[in-house]
Amino acid sequence: MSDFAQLDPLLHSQLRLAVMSLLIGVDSAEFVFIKEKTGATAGNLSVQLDKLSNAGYISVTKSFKGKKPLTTCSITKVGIKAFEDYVNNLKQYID
Amino acid sequence: MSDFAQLDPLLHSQLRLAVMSLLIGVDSAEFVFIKEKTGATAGNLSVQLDKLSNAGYISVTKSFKGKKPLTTCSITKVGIKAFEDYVNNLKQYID
DNA sequence: ACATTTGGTTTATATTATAAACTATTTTAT
DNA sequence: ATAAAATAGTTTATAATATAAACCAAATGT
Repeated sequence: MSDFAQLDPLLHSQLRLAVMSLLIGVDSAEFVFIKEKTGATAGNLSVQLDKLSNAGYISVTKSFKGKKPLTTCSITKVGIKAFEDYVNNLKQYID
Repeated sequence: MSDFAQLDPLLHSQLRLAVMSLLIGVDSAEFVFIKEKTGATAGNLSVQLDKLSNAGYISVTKSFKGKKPLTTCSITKVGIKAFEDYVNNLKQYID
């Protein structure tokens, strides 16, 4: 058996980790805000948000801000747990 | 500009990170030892050691232990620096 | 009315990670 | 002595991933 715990591959991705890192500190965040903070392209962000959403790590709601589409994301309890586990496992590697 | 520093893609890989994490704590380590500690398959480990070696993050020397081939690895100064930078950048995401 | 911007999604491609298959040699069993 | 199995890896094929380019629809600016 290995000394190193398996790192959740869904979180061990720069962009998805940045998204989770952002969301864990706020109530919710808009697509455009996340895009700016992470420096991601819209396409890449869209794909990664889908993956996090499909895993149940974040919830994504689509509405309108005035007449423009608005995608709002927030981390779920499952997501918080997964993030915490990931961080704990990661510490094994970097401490 | 993004809030999140770019994570060295060479280190942001579970197996390569485990290898570096191992090597940073020892003088040198043998292929088989690294394989056991990381739980990697020989093939995968071989490939990843090559990548770390090509980047100058580790040095790999091939010799013999008795009559059997022996591959010994150790982290370089460049590797230590890269690892430390990686860890510092990563903390931005997880703290 | 036409071009541009905004807010995304879909799709194609390049990169990566990983295991399977292979090589060469050595050790063990018969 | 020789066949079988284990050791110590490397090479190659494939599956998964990340990423940007291309696209779409609606709104806004000129």
